[in-house]
Amino acid sequence: MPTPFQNEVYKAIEKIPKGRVTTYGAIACYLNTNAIRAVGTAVGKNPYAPKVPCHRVVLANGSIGSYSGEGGVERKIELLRQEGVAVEKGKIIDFEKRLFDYTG
DNA sequence: AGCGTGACGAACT
DNA sequence: TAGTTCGCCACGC
Repeated sequence: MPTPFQNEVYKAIEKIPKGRVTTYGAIACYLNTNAIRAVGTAVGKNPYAPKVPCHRVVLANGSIGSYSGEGGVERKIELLRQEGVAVEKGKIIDFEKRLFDYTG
């Protein structure tokens, strides 16, 4: 059973549209908290693997970051490409355009 | 109740 | 431009 904080994080991730990505910082901002590290920790535990598209969460600079799932970072890139997100050298192409900032 | 750790971020050198 | 350092909050021991 995850903590309430973790549930908030997972719910925020579920809001990410297909073909888009977001950052840990954006999630923290959306949850109105400065716990960026805590968000990363919560996402890393991700008990709702297929339910929560945690692969759509990347670093603030457009880098892939990491992935605890099967295949690790390589798998994360594969999933993003399957949704139409171009990835090269471990970074998102047109990151600013792909970024979902919970602005609307 | 205190300490260390973590799928990060920004600043500094 | 690249590598390093400190800070942030939540969680487990």
